[in-house]
Amino acid sequence: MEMVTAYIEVAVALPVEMTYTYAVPESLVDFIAVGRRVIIPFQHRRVTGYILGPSKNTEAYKIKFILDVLDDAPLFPASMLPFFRWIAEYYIHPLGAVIQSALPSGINRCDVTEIAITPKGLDALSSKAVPPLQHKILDQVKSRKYPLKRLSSIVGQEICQSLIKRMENSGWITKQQTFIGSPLKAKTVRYVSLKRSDLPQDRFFPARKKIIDILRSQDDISIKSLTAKMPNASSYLSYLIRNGYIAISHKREYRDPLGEPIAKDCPPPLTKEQRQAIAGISGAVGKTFKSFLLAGVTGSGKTEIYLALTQQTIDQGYGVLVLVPEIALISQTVSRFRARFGDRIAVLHSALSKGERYDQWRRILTKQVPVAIGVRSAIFAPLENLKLIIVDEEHDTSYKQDQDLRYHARDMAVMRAKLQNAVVILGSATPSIQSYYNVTTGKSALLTLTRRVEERSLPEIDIIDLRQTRDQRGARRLITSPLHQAMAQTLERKEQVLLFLNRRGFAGHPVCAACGSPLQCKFCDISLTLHKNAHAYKCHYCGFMKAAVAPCPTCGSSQIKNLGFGTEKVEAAVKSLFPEAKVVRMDRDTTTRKGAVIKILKGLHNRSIDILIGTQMVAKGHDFPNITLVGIICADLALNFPDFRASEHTFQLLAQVSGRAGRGDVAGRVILQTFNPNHFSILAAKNQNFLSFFETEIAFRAGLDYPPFSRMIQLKISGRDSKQTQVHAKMVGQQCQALQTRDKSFMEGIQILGPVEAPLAKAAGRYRWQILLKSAHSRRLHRFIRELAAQNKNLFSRPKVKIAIDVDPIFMI
DNA sequence: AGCACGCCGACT
DNA sequence: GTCGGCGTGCTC
Repeated sequence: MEMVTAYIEVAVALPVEMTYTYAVPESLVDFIAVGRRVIIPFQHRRVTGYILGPSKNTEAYKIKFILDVLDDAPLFPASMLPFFRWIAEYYIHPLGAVIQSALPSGINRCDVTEIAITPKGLDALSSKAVPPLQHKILDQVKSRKYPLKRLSSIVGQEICQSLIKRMENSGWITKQQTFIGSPLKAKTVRYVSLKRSDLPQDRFFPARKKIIDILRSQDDISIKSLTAKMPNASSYLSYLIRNGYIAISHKREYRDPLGEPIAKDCPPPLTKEQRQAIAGISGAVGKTFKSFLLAGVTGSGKTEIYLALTQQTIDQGYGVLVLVPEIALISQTVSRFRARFGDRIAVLHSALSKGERYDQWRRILTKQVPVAIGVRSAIFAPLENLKLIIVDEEHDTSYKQDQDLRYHARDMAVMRAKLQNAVVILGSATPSIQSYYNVTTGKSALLTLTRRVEERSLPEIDIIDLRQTRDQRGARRLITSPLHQAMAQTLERKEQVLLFLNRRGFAGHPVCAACGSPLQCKFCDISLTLHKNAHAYKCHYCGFMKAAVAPCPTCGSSQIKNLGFGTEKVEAAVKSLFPEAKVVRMDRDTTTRKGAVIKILKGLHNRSIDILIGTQMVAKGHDFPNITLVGIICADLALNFPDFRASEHTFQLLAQVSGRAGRGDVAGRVILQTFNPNHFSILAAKNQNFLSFFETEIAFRAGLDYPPFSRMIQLKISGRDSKQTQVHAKMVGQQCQALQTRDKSFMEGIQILGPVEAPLAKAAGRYRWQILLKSAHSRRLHRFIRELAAQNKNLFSRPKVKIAIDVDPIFMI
């Protein structure tokens, strides 16, 4: 028996609340370190756990030995543990699950149960009458073993334990535990470079000389491009390596969104405003925690400030973390950082494969790079000596994760900065109400950029009242005559037009002309959208599709009237108005194919596109230097959302799209069509006046006790059975009331709203209910939820009806 | 999460 | 009697 040499505290990579104490055998004691993973026996199986530190609880009555240590180095620096602990507390999520979602996915190992057939089982399958479900299972495993969970999904129903046990007892199958998961290999491109320039004198001289000649002309070359130049090159490489003529190195190849390698750039001269902002921030970097809101109109050069501060910070030997919103294509900000810092940055975005992601993670961890840049989940980048965090476009909702661990990367950035004594910069042309409010309370310092670089003027914005505009026949037009005229003028000047409509498809409200019922998704409680190009009705929520010629499911009539409008309809209208123009649509339907976005961006750059029509995808992240006219087809879509942030989102979206106009050396113009020309968020967008928008909106929030004057936690209750879900939601609601009655400290200051059916009552086959908890006191609200969950474990962990706890919810429908 | 246990109604 | 479905509890 091995000697116990230490006790460690381990968080398990499973949704379990507790952490556990394990003993370390002598053979593994040298490998113990915070942040390394261990394989532990946990009940009936082996799972992955994370070492948190020495255990203080060595009196536990039953302590097992760890089985193995997985990593030769920690996967995160010990300095990140307080951050993980805070996340677990704040978002009410088990610590092990928090660490699991922080680390690159797909690296853990564990036991899974697999089912294998026996000779007796094979015999039964061919000769005996076997009950249908058991027959299905036997038939599936007759040639190979299957994980139990996968069998359930193959046969299309839950396979219960007792059935498996019975089949085991009959001697037909055996159950076995298989240890799965294997270490990820870092994925890199192999390069060769010259080490010696003399030539080997032997009979393969010509071939080897040719390789050396190629290498003489450049620093290094990837093996892929070398074999492109010389197809048989690889067969000569090993000799040259062995004898020290050439060397192999592993490199990542950086490409920009247009598919070309990025050229290195140099810092440009800065404007006075930029220099002032940098001076305001740089004094704090490396010294204290401080939060800044950098509010700068579009084109005012925020990125240049980020770059300069990043340079200063890494020059002092500190790490920098940059967050960018999730967009269709990796953003311009990332390209700029790559251009400035080359391979001194690690990039973490959604298009990376698991291996590539792990590779980037290792580069940060091993301190090969001082800068990490990426989307939401990059907030977990394992930078040890982190002193500067930048959140670009901080208002963007893609920073909020809406499943599993429902975190907000911007809020976590502030907390991570606080815990590490770092500086955090939240940058935006249209700050969130929350962030600007923090400025007014002194939590955050404000820096503003009011001028665009090179004194470019802001676009002029005209509002067209859609209630007043009808054509001669009295019909409403998607493109009103002022917009039509402006488009014609712009095209005449050989400039480009951008049309924005935040809804894809052709028509979003198909209605049966015979019986009047709307065409709805089978799985969700929303209208289908007609997509003419795809000849189908699509559900924008779950992806369900049905043929565009289908009859009304209610009365069978084939008279479907396609009301509503989307980008496809705009495209059709534009093509009939401007048959000569080259029109391209950019939305999720046209950009799913790999390289499609690149093609569109290229078309815009080389001016082979005259008119671009797009959804919010065109509103953010890309510079379109030759677009001088932006047409907003209908500004009201986001306004009608049943969400208290509808005005905020509308203002941000409109201001962002308008900012796309005239970023080159030509002034821009925006035509904004709306049914609500007097709505304050539309007027504020027209005047590009964030402050006036903020003043109006913050008064409204204060009046109704909405954030930032209160905190919210939403319980999202969902299940496949309508009645069951409703009953469950009602029970949770009763328990909320009961807890409030029982504990007087909850009587005041906590509002319980609901349970109510969610505005989107059914989605992807699940019925949805919600309870909204609101309070001015964050601590008390958290304590309430924690007690509610602790006292009602049965309600919170049931397989049929799920409850998700969403702290600071953003998506509330 | 994944599994065992123990309670209930339904059936050969 | 016992099969099979479901709620409950536990994991160092």
